[in-house]
Amino acid sequence: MADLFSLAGMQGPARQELADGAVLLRGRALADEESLLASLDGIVAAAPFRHMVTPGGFTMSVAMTSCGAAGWVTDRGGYRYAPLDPLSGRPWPPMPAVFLKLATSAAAEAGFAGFMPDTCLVNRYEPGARMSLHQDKDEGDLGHPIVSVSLGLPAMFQFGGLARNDKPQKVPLEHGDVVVWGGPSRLAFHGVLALKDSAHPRLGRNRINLTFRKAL
DNA sequence: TAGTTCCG
DNA sequence: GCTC
Repeated sequence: MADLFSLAGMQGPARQELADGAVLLRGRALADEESLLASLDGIVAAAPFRHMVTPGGFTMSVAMTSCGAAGWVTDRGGYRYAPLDPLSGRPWPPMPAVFLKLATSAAAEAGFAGFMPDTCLVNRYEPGARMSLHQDKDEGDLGHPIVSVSLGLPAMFQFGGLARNDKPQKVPLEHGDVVVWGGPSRLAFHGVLALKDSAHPRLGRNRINLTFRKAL
């Protein structure tokens, strides 16, 4: 019987080192696909996707929501983690068990045993949406890694160095891929090129990215 | 600069 | 890809 990788049409290594402390685990989330998507529906029902505004006044093309003890938010006042959803004034939905299990196990595989995220930022990319090169540096303790799960439409991830001017490598990410970075790569610049228009059999014209962090 | 727009 |  064909394994999950064959069924998904994967080729090439299941594990790829992107940099010192940065690992791509291809297809790592496939086994939990339906549980993840069911949990995602519950999160979005309680805390809908919204397009937030950067401190510079630009509306982001990526729509976001969060779950866990805090959620990443941006407005004209800046970037921060907020314990309450500004849209509802209520706490963010709790972190689903399947989210936590995937994040902790993928982190351990990548060399970050003991990672215990307290937030998951959920990013929704529609065709044309993108994320310019940036660093994740709003977390209280940068000793913890980042775990990034890709679902739905494929995207071109950019993974750069510690300086904005470092030329990023282009990494194609597909449904089920997980990228983990921490340690010497924790402050690596990264981004996503504009999403190409196509359709995914399960998620339609959407890419969903789950980004796990220890924020507090 | 987690942003958009324009030029070659 | 470079620019701000």
